[in-house]
Amino acid sequence: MNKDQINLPKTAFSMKANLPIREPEILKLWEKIDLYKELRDSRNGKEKFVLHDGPPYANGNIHMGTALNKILKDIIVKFHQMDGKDSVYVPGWDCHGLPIEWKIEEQYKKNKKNKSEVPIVEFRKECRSFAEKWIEVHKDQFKRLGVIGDWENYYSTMSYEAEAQIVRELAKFLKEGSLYRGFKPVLWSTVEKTALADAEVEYQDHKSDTIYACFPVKFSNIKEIENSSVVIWTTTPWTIPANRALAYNESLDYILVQINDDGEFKNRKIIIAEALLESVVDECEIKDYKNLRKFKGKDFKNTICSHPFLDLGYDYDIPMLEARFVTIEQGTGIVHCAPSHGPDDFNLCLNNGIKAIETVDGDGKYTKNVSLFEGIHIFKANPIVIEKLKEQKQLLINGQLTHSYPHSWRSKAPLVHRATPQWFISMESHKLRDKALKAIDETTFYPSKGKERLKSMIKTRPDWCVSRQRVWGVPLPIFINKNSKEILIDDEVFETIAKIYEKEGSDCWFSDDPQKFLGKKYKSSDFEKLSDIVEVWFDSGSTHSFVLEKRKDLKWPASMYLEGSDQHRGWFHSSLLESCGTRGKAPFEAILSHGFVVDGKGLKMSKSLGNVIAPEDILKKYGADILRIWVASSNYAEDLRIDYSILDQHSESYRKIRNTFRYLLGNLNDNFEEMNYENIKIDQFPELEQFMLHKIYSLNLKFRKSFQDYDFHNLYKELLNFCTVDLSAFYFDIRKDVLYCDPKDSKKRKSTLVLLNIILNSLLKWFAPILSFTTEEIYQLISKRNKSIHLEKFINFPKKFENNELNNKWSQIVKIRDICNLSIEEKRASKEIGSSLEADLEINLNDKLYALTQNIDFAELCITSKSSVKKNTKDEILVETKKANGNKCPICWKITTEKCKRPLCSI
RNA sequence: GGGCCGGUAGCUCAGUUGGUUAGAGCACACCCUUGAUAAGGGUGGGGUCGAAAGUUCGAGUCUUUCUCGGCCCA
Repeated sequence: MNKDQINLPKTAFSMKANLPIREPEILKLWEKIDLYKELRDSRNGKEKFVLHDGPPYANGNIHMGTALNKILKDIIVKFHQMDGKDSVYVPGWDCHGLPIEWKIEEQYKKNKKNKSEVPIVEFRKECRSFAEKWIEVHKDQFKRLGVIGDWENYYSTMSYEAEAQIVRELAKFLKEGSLYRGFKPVLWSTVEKTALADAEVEYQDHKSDTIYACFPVKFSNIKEIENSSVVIWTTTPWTIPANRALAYNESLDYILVQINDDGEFKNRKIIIAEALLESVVDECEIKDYKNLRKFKGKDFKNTICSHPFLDLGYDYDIPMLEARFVTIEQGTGIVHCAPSHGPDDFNLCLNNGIKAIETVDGDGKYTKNVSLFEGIHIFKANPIVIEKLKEQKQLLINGQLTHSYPHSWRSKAPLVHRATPQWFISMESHKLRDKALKAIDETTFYPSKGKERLKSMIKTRPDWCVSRQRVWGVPLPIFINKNSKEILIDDEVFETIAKIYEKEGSDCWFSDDPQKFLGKKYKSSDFEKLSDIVEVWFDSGSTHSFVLEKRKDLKWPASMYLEGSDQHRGWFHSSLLESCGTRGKAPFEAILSHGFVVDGKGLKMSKSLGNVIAPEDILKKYGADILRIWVASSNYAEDLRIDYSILDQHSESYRKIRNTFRYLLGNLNDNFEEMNYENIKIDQFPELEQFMLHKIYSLNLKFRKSFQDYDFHNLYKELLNFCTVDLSAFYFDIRKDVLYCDPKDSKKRKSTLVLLNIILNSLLKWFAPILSFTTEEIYQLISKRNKSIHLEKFINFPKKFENNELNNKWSQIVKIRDICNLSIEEKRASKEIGSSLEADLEINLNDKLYALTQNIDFAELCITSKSSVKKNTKDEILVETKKANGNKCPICWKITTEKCKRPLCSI
């Protein structure tokens, strides 16, 4: 017997994938054929699907989160492309902002240069080239993942076009009047007369004055407290003149206490948190007191107090507001709030309609907004405040405390929170909040829980502060009239600025004569030019305007925005607000959000835990297709776990898929035939082939459904199960006999080859969006039609593939086959037989099953040498396995008593 | 500390309006095969459904508390 007598599989498709070596070669091919351009040409004029890229920050190497994000985007883009749409992907980068400024400053420090000595324009140029450098690095890293996009014409927030359009967007808010000047506290050094970023702050011990002060209750729903006082404790007495509110925690218990000690406070009633009674009594040296009443914090609702300086002209109401930041760690359980002097205070007050004002100037002196104290330096104000509190009989006690306090890293001077002029977009003045909430309702979310998440944030967020006192960003295009103090709002000026930026970028704002922007209409000497820049979330929130709207190949709104779930507060949020403010609608039709990448135990990756895996490590060890399988098979609605054992599992699955392809290619000898499925005469096929066609048809239905729901992990599971269960362990195993041992002109063998063709074609297309490299490798081997698998479309299977009746019949047959396998296994375990071809099956079926399986050859299906079916009165399927009699045919290996009848065997 | 989300075999995931003994693939073990061969087939062992309490005739599924983890906020 010679192996040439049978048709063994033969293929150039190797079993070993060697992805880390092979994938870069495929990348070169895509580059050579200019795949992105081919993709566009192939769908010219078709319905567009635009997944608008959320720009990563152009800084540092990519990490697993970025890789996940880009691969998920690429999978979706490819699905829509293969669905026949013009699925355009334009990657972008976010370039302005503090992190890059810091990197440049760090370099200065290393070279002993001082930032203040460097001209601002030069500094910005360095920031720009830093970002440019990282864009190039990112580009290569993203391409390596198999992501196809318009890499040559990417967008960036620092392009001249972007900077110009950001000015135009701001102009819309300015013209409308929703962009207004307000005040917001920032950390401020009165010595250097400048704001400091968090990173410029260091904490040191500092000795502060402390006071326990009283705020008389003016009105409350708890009538008993109306003639008593709420007590607060603070380490910054100088902020008392700026007090606008008191904060309590609704979940705490509070008590009303009467002081009986002789002195000014005899018979006065005070309110403090119950848990802090002991420490307050102790510190305020109260000897004799009585608890009058206990109540819940939530009962404070609607309580109004008076300022301790009421009689000195501070005659405004001090509302009590609920705040979670109030704790019982220290103080009285009630916190004094000066919105101009603390971020917590500011946010709480803003959410309750109390805006911060300028109470202290740059030098640290009270402004005219603070009566009694105007012109006094805040660091000299504590004794005066204490004196006045005493005078007003509102001071329980004062003292001193050494605690950790923020200082300037340069001058080492203590810092203060000071309200400075900032620019805000109002959530209410032009109904931005309402518009945004409506737009959310009109958006589809994947997973659906994203909708509520975004909504609850929009519902409660305060006005949007869009100004920053930094350097690397788009300058706020604002001139203020020196006399009237009014903002200059003039379309011509805004457009002039935008036009200039389009030509030369925004650096000139800082270097050139302001007259350049004002034109002939205004005199620069009449105006003050702002030097603030726009916060970067406004930049990226505007990408829809300078990318989606400006580019002819895209559309507005985008079909989808897709980012990590943190972007509900980031890019989803800012894009929604920007777009609703300027266009009244969301810039996206759908939002897909994914979870975070965590380690195999569900913990976040961190250097200290040593559980960080970089995409680069995975690419080197496994290849991009394994990473892409990990993305497709994970449930992105939750956090995604990854470690080497998980990747090992996926590469096992990959091998199964690869070998499935290898079997198909081997038996087709790498000869793939295009065929028109409508013309296939299905009824002339054996039932097994018809059954497989039905399987393919129904799998395709599941595939379409999963794809439409962006339910990739179920889609991948279906495909993998098809390969292992339906193909490898069933169809392929059964048909090996026909493929190897039937003559090439056998009708059965030919119909099998038709099936293999169809299966190969189906699998290639189904897997292409996920296994972008491997499917391309195969496609290059077999197809002469297109330049790339990614130019193909999904298959429309003819309805005639569907055959539910046959499917019902065959699911019975498969059940019988399972029982046959159990029976064979028994004999194998007892060492009576080895190979299933040594078996002779005796199957007992009830009337119904017997009638149903008249035309079925169970020996063929169970890969045994012989089988017989008998009628049985019981409903149970009974199978008896015997050892087959006879001699083994040297060709087909079947054991028969007669001479083997098959043409190839009859030698 | 608060808000939101999540926890089903070793891994990735199913699990319908609450209804038999909680499923699949992979991994693992054993066996077979040596004509998909660093492959292929068969069989099998794995689960207190994060914990506890409650509602119910009945809970992986509903409620509460706790716990662990993640994101956002402070």
